[in-house]
Amino acid sequence: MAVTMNDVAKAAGVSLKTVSNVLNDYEFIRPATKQRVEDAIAELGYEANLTARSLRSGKTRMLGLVLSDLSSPYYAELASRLMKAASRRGYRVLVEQSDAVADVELNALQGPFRQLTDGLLFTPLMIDADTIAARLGKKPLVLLGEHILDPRFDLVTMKNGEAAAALTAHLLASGRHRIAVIGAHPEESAGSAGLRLNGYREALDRAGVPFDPALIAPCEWRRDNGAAAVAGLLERGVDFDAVFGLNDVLALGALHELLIRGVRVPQDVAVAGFDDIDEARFASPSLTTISPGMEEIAERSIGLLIDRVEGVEAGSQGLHVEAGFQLKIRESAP
Amino acid sequence: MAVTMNDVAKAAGVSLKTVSNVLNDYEFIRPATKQRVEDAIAELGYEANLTARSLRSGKTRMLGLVLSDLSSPYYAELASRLMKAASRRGYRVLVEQSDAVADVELNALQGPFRQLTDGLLFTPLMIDADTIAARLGKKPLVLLGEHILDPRFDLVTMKNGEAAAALTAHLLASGRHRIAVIGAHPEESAGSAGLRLNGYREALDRAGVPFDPALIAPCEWRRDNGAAAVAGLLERGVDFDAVFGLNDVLALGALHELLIRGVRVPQDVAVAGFDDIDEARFASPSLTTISPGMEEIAERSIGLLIDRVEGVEAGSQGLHVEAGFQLKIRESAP
DNA sequence: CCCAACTTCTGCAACGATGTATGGCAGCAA
DNA sequence: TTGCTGCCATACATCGTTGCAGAAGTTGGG
Repeated sequence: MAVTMNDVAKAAGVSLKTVSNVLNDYEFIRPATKQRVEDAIAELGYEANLTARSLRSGKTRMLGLVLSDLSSPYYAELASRLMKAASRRGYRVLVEQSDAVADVELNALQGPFRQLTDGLLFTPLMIDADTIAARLGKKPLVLLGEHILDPRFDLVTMKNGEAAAALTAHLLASGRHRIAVIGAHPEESAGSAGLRLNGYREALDRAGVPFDPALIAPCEWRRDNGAAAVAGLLERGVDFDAVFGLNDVLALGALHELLIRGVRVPQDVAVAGFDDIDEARFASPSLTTISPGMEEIAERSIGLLIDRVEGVEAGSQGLHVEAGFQLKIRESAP
Repeated sequence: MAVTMNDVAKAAGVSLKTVSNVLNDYEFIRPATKQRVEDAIAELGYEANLTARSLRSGKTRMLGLVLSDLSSPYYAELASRLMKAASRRGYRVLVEQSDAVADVELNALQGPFRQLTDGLLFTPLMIDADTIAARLGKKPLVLLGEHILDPRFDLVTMKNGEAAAALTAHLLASGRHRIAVIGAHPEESAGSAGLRLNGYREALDRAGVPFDPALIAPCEWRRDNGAAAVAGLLERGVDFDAVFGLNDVLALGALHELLIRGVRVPQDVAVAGFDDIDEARFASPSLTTISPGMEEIAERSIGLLIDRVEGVEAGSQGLHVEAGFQLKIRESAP
């Protein structure tokens, strides 16, 4: 059996509650008593039982993180940073992979997962604001990286549209006018794909370049999809001189397929992505992309969520944070 | 306040304990009673309080996963698979990033992290078997992917040495005799680096090729280290016709640096890695590497750990599982 | 018809911590 | 002395669940 407060209390010759008071920095304790208790704790190697503390206090000091797939580089890096940021403030992060399945997203909002956490960082892909509001309990929720701009919810996100427009403008400025977009998500009720596609269209409009639906390839956001999408465009004989992958792995998949087929990058076709994952810098050719300020997103979202959990910022509702972005011009689209 | 068992009991007109019995599939309950309780549960939307259950039962149904860095592609993919495997058996996985810091590894073995989990999947990098044995509590522990072959501990790993030898043999057979190795860890007390390096040396010995220490570049396992290591070799004028990155990201970093400097791959220098991360297949040129049977590792390690936690396999001690591997020959080292 | 054996259900205590209420004791003013 | 205030420590109840022991109710054999 583990050492309990009771054992410490006996060893120190005080009551159970006095031990609790020492641990919780209660004001009125005689220094001598405090010392005796602390000695007993050290001697017995006592460690507070977190489960019992949770039951009594209703807090777990864990935060939930709901995302589609931890194995995707962007989310892996984000999760890693979020965990480190949480750790600095004394919290842990419990991850739930939704696989972009609506049921799993719903369960994360109300099921046992919710119970285990004091607050939630949530990347909704398949469910919308009203659904979230309907299922949401009383615990704090911060939406992450997506486009649900709803006054009911806190949101930490990146400038998806603006950044996509900047990237598209860069491609246009370099003389590309037939820019294929890979990774559109026409089905999705909430997500970055739509915002980035909007940014693309805005940049086209501003430049007076007509929008051609034939250039838009819908697919999931994995490397093989990117490769398949480019293969499809080439086989359908679609004419394009640039590829905008709505995230980096798509762009890298596309890049690979182009090179295999003897299409020169960037000479024949320029390629650009979005996310600036570590891999982008080391691809050959290195990938032009958008760096979305992930460090800022991680810090701000964890900070905001913990503030909510601890009752700071209780007043303000639906705080919206947009991290800055940077256009990283590299070899694939100079 | 949330709905408790007491509320359900009152609604169903039975005692608290009967509700508990229904939830725990106690044998002797009249079907009618069971039905009433289940109806009440459904009507009130009762959900068991996991914290209270944990306090009472001493189990959390969470497993701990200790690894150096979740943002590295190999670990991200592994963590994702482990979580899915655990989820299928009704467990969650809580991740702790050690950053390869000995203190963090120690704390994971005995600190609060341990309390939150029923068992541990542990990737020791800085601490050895005796240290683990000394600090280990009573909860099950399965070592993961490393070389601590100790009868005291369960271990699920890959054939590091054998696979590295097979890869080296392949490079030798293709006519490369000056094979640089990137990512050696001379400081590390436990880890894959040493085993893979051993495999490399064995293959050299078998082929009668002399071992040249000048070809061994020690560094951490990130892309930029791989690039820097190759740059170092080139600048020191070391003569080599192949690069074996002890993992894929090192090899990809090296590949990038070589291409930038105008070294042709594979014509001038062949490049090979280890892990077969998704990215390897889509690199340009695609990366020759070792596929370590990650699915098998994930399934076996979670399965073994949960069996230990639930008291199955209680007899056998120090079970050692080695997953099979495959040599993936691609463009970078045909 | 009674006792044994089984089935079905219940009450109490416990897991290990914290909040509330309160009991002493010292010091000080009246 | 009495009464008050401020400091320090304690007892008890409580969070929501499950283990243990046992109390009813039911069945069946003799």
